[in-house]
Amino acid sequence: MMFPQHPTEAASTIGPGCARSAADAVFYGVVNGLEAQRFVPGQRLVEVDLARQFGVGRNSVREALQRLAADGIVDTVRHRGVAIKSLTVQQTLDVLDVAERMTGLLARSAARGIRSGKAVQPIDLALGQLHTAGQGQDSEAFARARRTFYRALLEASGSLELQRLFPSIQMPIVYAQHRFSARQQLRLQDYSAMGRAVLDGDVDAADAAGMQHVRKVRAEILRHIAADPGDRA
Amino acid sequence: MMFPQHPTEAASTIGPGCARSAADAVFYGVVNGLEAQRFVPGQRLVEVDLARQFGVGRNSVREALQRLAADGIVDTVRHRGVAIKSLTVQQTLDVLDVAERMTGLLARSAARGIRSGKAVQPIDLALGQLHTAGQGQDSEAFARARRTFYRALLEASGSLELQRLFPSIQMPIVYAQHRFSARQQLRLQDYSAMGRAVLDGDVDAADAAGMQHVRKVRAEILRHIAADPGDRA
DNA sequence: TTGGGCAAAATTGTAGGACAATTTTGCCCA
DNA sequence: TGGGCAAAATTGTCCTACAATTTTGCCCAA
Repeated sequence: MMFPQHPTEAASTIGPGCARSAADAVFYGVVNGLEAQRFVPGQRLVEVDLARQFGVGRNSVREALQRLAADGIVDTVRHRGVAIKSLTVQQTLDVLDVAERMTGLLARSAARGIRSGKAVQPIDLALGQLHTAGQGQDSEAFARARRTFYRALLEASGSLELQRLFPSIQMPIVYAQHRFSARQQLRLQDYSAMGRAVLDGDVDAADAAGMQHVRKVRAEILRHIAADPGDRA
Repeated sequence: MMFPQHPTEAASTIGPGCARSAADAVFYGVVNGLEAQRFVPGQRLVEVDLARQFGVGRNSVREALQRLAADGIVDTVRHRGVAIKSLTVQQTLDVLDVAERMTGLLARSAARGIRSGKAVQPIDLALGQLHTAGQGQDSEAFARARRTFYRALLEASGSLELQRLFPSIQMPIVYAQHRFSARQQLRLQDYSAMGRAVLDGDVDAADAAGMQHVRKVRAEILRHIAADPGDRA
């Protein structure tokens, strides 16, 4: 017979632990390394180095790099290899335009999912984690909680297309480039608002809260750029 | 020593016509083959077959398959290989939800691009092609014109993020699965409306037209499904 | 000193062999 | 008919080899 469905694994932010292929090891290694600042935007990735570093063959490295390129994590130039993507200001704004709509859709879909009886608990849990982490100053923990929150929303939405596309929005690059120490409190409010609307099953409010959040992030980044007019085109 | 092998496959209509890597040949070969119905949803792809078919090594085939998987064109199951993705009705609706917002954003961004002096000509040209193709019954030509139209919009938008993400929405799969002979006239109207709004630089109208178009496609597909309650979960 | 230019080194692109792990197939038998 | 098992097919992975291309480093002349 043909093909049974397979649970599409929610891409970028899956942690270690699962039975991973060699290419997966490299893929997630780079993604996580990006978040942990072991890799920074613009950094060049050399195939044999990665192969040695992750203890896999060059084949597997190349497969991973293709996926990273398809996900927009790295840029590829023929015969020149790949480098962690670096965004210009304009590109960053373009990313945020996409993120705004998609986050709205995500929140709406999650709220719709809740109404049709999806699990409430993961979202509740994630909100709790966000609150806890938001009090302290551990931005690592906050980032982790944020990821958990989005994963819970994606799960509640039940939309495989969102689960596939949302992680491939280049927000990780945006965050890697603009590491404003910033305003966890402020973002926490946004997430709370989103979470509440979702848990209430209020699709319109959730949608609005999702978009509103991204708009605030955009404003924050613009301030950040204005304050440090340093760099990119 | 090794003679250059030419792919048995005809030139693709998409993508870079020049300097394609071996992996590109397979990637675009599958994408175009999907549109031309040489591949159909659910069909299994065997690595060595593809390698022979396109005259490339298995390495390159695997690289291409990773990209296809990242783009959601194929499903992968470990040790069982790869098959052209097949969507359930629910998944199709999820795809359309995403497509609705993204198409709106695309049209809005293109209109904004026009206002800031982007090239008008490609869009004008594409609209002309659509009109010509819309008169006849050659659905192949119409599909080609549609692609040209979207490519023109993407170019006008100037958003690299849209250029990256928009093609990875699974609309090709949706169209491959629901080949309603359908209503070119009707879609032509939608595209005309979108095109006009974009060329006028009317961002709100363009946005609305884009979303409206996808909503119509959704309605059409739902009718299609209702008429033929044949299949998928 | 500086710049040009060229050879060497490094790196990517690609093919193909080998073999383990796993799934699929096909056949035999109760 | 159904179960079970061995063979075949297929994927996952590493390796080597070499061509194509870019990068590096050095030498020499202005």
